[in-house]
Amino acid sequence: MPCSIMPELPEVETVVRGLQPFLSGAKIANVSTSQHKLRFPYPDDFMQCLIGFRFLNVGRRAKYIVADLDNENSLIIHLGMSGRISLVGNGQTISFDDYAYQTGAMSKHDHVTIDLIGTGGDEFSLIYNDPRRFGLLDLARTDKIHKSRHFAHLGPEPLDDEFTGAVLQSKIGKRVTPIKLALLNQEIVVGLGNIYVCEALHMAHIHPNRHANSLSVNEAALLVANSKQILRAAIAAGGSTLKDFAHADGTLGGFQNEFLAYDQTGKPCPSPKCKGIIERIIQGGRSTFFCGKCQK
DNA sequence: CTGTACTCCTGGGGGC
DNA sequence: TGCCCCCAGGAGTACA
Repeated sequence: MPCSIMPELPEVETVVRGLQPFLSGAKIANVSTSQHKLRFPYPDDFMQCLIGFRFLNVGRRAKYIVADLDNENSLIIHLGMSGRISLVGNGQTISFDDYAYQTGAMSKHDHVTIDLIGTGGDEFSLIYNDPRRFGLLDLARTDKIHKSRHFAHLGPEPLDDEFTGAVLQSKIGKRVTPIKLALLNQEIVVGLGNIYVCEALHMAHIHPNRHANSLSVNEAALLVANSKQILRAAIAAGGSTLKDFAHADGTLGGFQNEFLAYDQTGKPCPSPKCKGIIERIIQGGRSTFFCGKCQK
């Protein structure tokens, strides 16, 4: 399947919302893993902490999926660059929140299978698939998860009301690194990835190469407001975008057609009245897309 | 402490 | 058709 989700905050949030009704209350009957290592080794007691217990609820922190269990542990899942989660029952993929990308057939990059019994007695499996294996599954004590090795250093959630321009500026401090790289740094703010950083900077008309600490109070506030706006729009569109991924021909969903700058090299800048052209540069070894005319 | 370069992987696409 | 090279959502680590 040529389709892909882009696991930044909106995509993870969409997966979480889709999993929630299926996983809540479901009992884990069995767990199996492939021979391949993911980014992080499974904990020694991975199986013992999962099998026989029930999921309580599913949530999100940064780009991590957090599924709380009824044994005071939480299952932590990160999709990395290419991780996918599917639910399969009776050999058929269950379309959860319209997110379905393949049939129930096993594929070679399936790494973790969690067999479940739903509250209605129905049997199904959660399958973690990840070709590049940059993702991870781990466990943490639910009440100490914010201090766990994965979460301890994380910055504020971008959609929290407490995340303001002033907070962004205080997290940036004296850093002179390009604002693009500062926004990708999960210690400053979580959830933003390469796509939404490009989109937010374009919307705020801020040049990606600006020193992070050079933003004015107003610019920081605008950047925060626009980040929230693009993330909320992407979450709202997430379902319909992902829905299209179920198409057998692999047609991509609609959201990438709405990108202002990301992957739009050579195209006219979509800003009103702007006659600029979207350019591509490399920052921190990764592509940045922007308009040099309206992003200052 | 900051900033950067590199690393882990597979697969798709373009050029020749 | 088949190489070969470049590129791709993330983020930890090492090093100047």
